[in-house]
Amino acid sequence: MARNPTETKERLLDAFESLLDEFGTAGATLDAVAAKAGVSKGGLLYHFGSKAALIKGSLERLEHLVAEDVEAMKAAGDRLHLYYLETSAEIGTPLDQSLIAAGRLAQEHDEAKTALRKTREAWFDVLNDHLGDPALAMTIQLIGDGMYFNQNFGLSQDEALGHVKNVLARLGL
Amino acid sequence: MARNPTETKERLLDAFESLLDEFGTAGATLDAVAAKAGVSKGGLLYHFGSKAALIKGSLERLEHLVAEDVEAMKAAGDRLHLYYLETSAEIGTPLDQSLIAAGRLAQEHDEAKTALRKTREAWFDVLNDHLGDPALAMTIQLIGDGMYFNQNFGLSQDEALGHVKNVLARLGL
DNA sequence: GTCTATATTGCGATAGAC
DNA sequence: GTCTATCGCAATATAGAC
Repeated sequence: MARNPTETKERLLDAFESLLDEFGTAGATLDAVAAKAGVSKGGLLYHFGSKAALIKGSLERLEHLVAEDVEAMKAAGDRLHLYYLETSAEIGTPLDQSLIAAGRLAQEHDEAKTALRKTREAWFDVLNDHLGDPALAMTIQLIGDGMYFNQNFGLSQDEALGHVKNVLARLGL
Repeated sequence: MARNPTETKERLLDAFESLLDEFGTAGATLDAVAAKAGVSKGGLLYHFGSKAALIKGSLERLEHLVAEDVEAMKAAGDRLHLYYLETSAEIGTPLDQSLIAAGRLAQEHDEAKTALRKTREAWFDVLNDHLGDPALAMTIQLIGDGMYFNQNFGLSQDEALGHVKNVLARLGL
């Protein structure tokens, strides 16, 4: 198993975030993270010297994933806002997992709140540039936030996207 | 100070929820709740025999507040959907505090997830009855969820409501 | 780079005095 | 109805072997 150090660090971050998603901050203990990643607690603490370092690592990875997502949005051209909403409802992608993990952490850690705020600002800027209409951009972002929120609590999202697209069509979108 | 038992229980629930809102689940320890409510840990455990009982008490109180809010929505008549959005952005009310507390708890406790789901269903039913348009009702609810989500992470909500009302006006609302 | 102890702290909960 | 004292346990983190 994995002697590559950066590969082990990624595995530890994956384990941390997936425990955060499933059990919340109380479930993401160092013991549980190490076990899930298949290393000992000592092994974990070699790569991340403290729990704070683990949190920092997760938030930094989120920042990279968001930057990539912003590029993907821009590549969607005319469908940019639709791409945004479709991916807001998505579950199981690396970005989604990091984002939910950050949401869990945000209830206790200001760095996570800040990371979430920066993420939202980046998305708003792209939406607003594309639509040229701040009211519409903010409304669409709030709808995306709403879908993220519901998914966060395990609520079904199947009908939501269709309903939203229906309403957007009435607005000429 | 307060010899009335139900008054003390209310004060304990207030303390629990406000600690949950400010510091998350990790900050809402029995010690901290008791100190904030001005009683000893033993005193707290007389009223709520366990942490689970404290959680249950908070979720039951939420249920009552939501039932009251649904009545207030109905009383708003034509402005029902606007009333819903205005109160979604509100902070500091008892309902708001209970709702955020439930959001914190939901990351770790399924009872809280269930309570949140029931709350959303109640609101959707009222919105849908009023608008007679499920797509619109769900979209408006998602916008409300989005505002709740942002407020949850301390993000400014000042412009949001104005932008949303602007877009709703374009839809004849 | 990964492991097994172990020190230390703080949590939820119980027992029993007042 | 409220208190103090204390037990048992789990969490973060350190020390040092391999």
